[in-house]
Order: sequence, then structure tokens, then C-alpha cells
Amino acid sequence: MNFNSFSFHPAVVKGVAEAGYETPTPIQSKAIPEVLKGRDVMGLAQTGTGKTAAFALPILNRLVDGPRGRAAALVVAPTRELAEQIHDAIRALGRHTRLCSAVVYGGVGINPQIQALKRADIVVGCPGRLLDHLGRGTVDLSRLDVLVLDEADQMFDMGFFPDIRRILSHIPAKNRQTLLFSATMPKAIRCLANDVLRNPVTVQIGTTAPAKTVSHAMFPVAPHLKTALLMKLLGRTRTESVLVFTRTKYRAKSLDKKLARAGYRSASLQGNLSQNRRQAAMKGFRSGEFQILVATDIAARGIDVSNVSHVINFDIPATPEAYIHRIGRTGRAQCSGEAFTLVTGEDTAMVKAINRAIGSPVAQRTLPDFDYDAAPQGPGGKKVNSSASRPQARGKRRAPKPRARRRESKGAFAWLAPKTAGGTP
DNA sequence: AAAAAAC
Repeated sequence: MNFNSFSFHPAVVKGVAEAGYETPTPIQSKAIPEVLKGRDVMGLAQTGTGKTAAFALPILNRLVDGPRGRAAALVVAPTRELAEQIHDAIRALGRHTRLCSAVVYGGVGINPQIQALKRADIVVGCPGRLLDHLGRGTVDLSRLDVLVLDEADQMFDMGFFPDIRRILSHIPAKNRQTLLFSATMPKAIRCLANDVLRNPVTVQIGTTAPAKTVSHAMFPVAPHLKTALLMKLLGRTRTESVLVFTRTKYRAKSLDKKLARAGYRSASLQGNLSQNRRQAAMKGFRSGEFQILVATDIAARGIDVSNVSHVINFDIPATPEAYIHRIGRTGRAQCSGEAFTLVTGEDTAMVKAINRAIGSPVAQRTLPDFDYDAAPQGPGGKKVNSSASRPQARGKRRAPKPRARRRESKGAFAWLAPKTAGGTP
């Protein structure tokens, strides 16, 4: 089978060819005909198997001959980086169609977006800024043909669902084609998702499982030795780009600093960074300037960076779904990848849940030349014991380094601050 | 100490 069998418009065919696509992936060959028919689709397929093109191509094809500049399709994504990536993919695939894509998300100026929306046929965006535009009347979804919720199970999650419902209320249900895509779709959420679909067809490739191209292992370790074990793993593994996940924004930031101090070309990506810094981190990671990206779950879903040979869960993810999405950042498009997860005693229940979700236990590994019994270390990197607990006694005090960058734009601990407007203390 | 998403 090849892309000719879909009878795409010549302009779409040209875009597909220039993108270097030859053979449709299973999700593409099964979902594209349904989308072309105008059916509502729930599309489920493993990470890295081409879901974006599975909805982008039939949408471009549907709009290519229609009237222009009316926001005929909307794609909603859970992070700014993913929205940007989808927008780029649509632009590349639609290069020869004269269709116009606009991307809207927060953290950047709204005026350029308002200008871009005026002539947009396809709008890609994150929920918050999209609602902002809807409130201002700078985007009109009243004549929308196709709605896509990417990472659909996350969009129906508690944190996003209210926004999604509000966006839906701006779209006339009549004639609306709705497409949901994800690698995961927990049962509890599937019912909610089916509520927005009309007479849907479910296109599911395989089962909810990690991509087969990823081999994975768990590394039991004491919490205080995680950083040392990570360094050991990095030192003894032949890697290309490495994506490291942490549980919190603060841990991403501080682990990035430790890696940089150890000489790695590293950056962090988390939601407390300014959008400029987020873009710089992504750009540097994509280009290879940063070999390591330390990220929160902001980078868990959808992000497609070539040459990611390893995903390392420095902290175990909070759900089996997050595990599947995180490790799916490697092993994409038939390449192979490895995923390492550091696990501590507290993670036992989640390890079991992950093993259950995957259907077989993930191998547990230990490094022969690693000191698993090392004592906790003090702040100066020295072992804490009765005599070394006073740093000055070691005679090794360093002069404090002048700090060029004191804090991130919003403050490193901004998320700790109360949400209500604060008075004077 | 969850993260993400508008101002």
C-alpha cells in the first residue's frame, strides 16, 4: 500500500512526497479512509506511529478545494510545544495547498496570533489561549468542519475537561466531525470521550502498550543515590540524545544544573520557564546542542525529536499511561530506543501498576560496579558523619560564585505562591 | 512539593 491509494488531491500528494513519506503506517491506512468519509474517529495507536499525519492529511484534503480563511479545522493539544509541532507538520504537509495554519497558545504576544487567525483555515492551539481568543471574538468557530483533540485522554482529564467543554460550546454540533487521537485511552475516560463523538468508528492498532521498538528496564536504587546512578548510567551507556523525566518542576531544574556541572550539555524544560526559555530548550535539544533534556511531564506526550536514543525516568511517572507516553519519546518511526526507570522502595505500587498495564514485568537491572550501599551525602558532596557535618572543619570552603541568572522570569518557586492576590505580609 | 493550560 502507498499514499496514492487514498486518492488525495495532487497538492496533498506533493506535500506527502516532499515529507518523505512512502508507506502509510497502520494507523494511517486505517484512519485516513474513515476521516475522508467524514466519520467521527477515535484513533488509538502506539507512540511514534504517525498519528499526526493520520488526521492532518485527510483534513488538508477535505479543505483544499473549499472556501478559505474561515477556521474550518481546529486541533487542540495539551502543551505549547506539541501545538507548535503539530502546526509545523500541517504546514509542511500542506505546503502546496495554499491552506493556512495558525497556532495559538499562551506565554507569547496575542497580537500576532490575532493577525494570523484572520486568514487561518486550520487553527492549532492550547485550551487557555484558545478560550481567550474566543472571548475576544478573534477566532470564530461557528463554521468549523473538523475538531481534533490530540492526546485525547488527557484532554478529558479533570485538569483540561472544563476548558474543553467550554471550547465545545462554541462549536455547533451539527455537521461537526470530531477526531480523537492518543496512544492511551483508559476505560473511565473512554465513556466521557464517546460523549463528544457521533456514531464514531474506533480505529485501534494493537493494544494500549508501549511501542515495540522500545526496550525497557527498571533500576532499583535508594532515593539518595539516584543522581549518582543516573551519572553512572550516562557514563557507561552509548547514547545519542537523552530525555530525562522528573516528577516536579524544581527537580527538573536542579537535576539539569547537576548534569551541567558534571560537564553534560544539558537543558531543562518545565512550565515555570518563560516561553523564550522553553523554546530555546526545545530548539537546542532538537538540534543536538543539548544532549540531555531534563523535563517534567510537559514533554511526556507527542513530542517528536529524532535521535532520542534513551528516555530515563529519574522519577517514576504517576500513572501507567504517563509511563507509556514518556518512554514513547524514543523508538519512534521504526527506530529502536531504550527506556530506564529508577525505582525506589516507595515506587513498588506504581511498578506493579505499570507491569500490569504492559502485561509483562519490566526487567529489573543492577549495575555491577555501582555502590548501592553508599551513605547519604552532605550538601558539600562529602559524606555526612559526626566529624564532617561541619563544612568549615574540612577547610574546603569555596568563595560564593557570583550568579548571573538569579531566577527564572516568574521565580523558581512561583508555583508555591498562593493563587489569591496577596496583601502585605 | 504533580503538571499542564490565559490574562
